[in-house]
Amino acid sequence: MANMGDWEQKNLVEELTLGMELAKQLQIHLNVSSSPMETREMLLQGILTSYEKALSMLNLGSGLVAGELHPVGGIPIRNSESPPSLSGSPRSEDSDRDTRDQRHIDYGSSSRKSMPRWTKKVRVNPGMGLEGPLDDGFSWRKYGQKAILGAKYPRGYYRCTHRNVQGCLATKQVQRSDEDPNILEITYRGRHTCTQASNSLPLSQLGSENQGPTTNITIEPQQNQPHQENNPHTQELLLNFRRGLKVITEELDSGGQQSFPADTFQFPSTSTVEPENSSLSIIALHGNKNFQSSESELTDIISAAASTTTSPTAGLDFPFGNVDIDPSFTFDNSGFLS
DNA sequence: AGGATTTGACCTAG
DNA sequence: CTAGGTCAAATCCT
Repeated sequence: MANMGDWEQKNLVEELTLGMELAKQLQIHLNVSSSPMETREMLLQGILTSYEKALSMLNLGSGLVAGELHPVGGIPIRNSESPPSLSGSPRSEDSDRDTRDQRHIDYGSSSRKSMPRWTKKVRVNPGMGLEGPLDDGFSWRKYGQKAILGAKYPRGYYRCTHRNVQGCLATKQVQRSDEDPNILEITYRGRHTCTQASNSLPLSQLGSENQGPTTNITIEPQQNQPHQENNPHTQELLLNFRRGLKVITEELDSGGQQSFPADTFQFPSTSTVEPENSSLSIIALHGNKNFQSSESELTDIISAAASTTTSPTAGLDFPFGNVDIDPSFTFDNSGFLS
């Protein structure tokens, strides 16, 4: 759910809107005795079709979630991962000092890539020591590094430490941005299936404010990546929620009604789909601290927490090591609901 | 000693 | 054929 693309969410909204329109028309026709039965049936059919499509979208978008939640033995719930997608892909430019990392989900169909894949940009602060590993809650083991054509910096290849033991196939690629060396492009591929996935999230970062340098994360939906069944991003969200986050949603602009305590919040929730003018407020409880943030913030928080664990900076010649969550990040609904 | 990283060779998709 | 991705032996680190 969390990761449908914006466009996907848009489609969903459109589909639902269409269904509503058709329902209205049907209502009108029902009040008009002279209205032909066929028309009514057509409208009804249209409504059903619309809902089917909408549900289909939700399922695809959240299917992953359902799977992730599988409590069975330890399925990883969050993932984090990976370097910039293909070498040349133009990365968005907001990589400026301001923030942000971008996440980009790519569910390309190509073979190696049958696996869900998404990219995020993480800004690291220079001057903070090399030690601070980017911690995304997972243990990564570097298995290769390669110079990429046209890129100034080499790309590091990491795989889940538990690959052998638990068969976790998650991998990630970390590459420093050409334009801004302070930005790391992390591409995650595959999702974690290791048990660690559900335990290692550095939630501490969430609750505590300002712990040093900041990392800005921007999620960048990849074009044409309709649904992903195993969206790592979703895993992150789920994991975080599992770790005690409380979520309260409320419709701000539209006369809010859907607010519910986190306790009852269900991840694969489809009810969170909201119109663009609405937003979610999320309260994360960590120890005694709680903070409130917008929906988008949650996403960022989560994604931020998903940075790298085992200092990926090694081997990449990073003059810095600490990455922090930028307290001022924001992110859009698409990442959350979809 | 055992695990992680480095790095050149090898594999493979495009 | 090339560039990206992975393997695995050598090396490093704890």
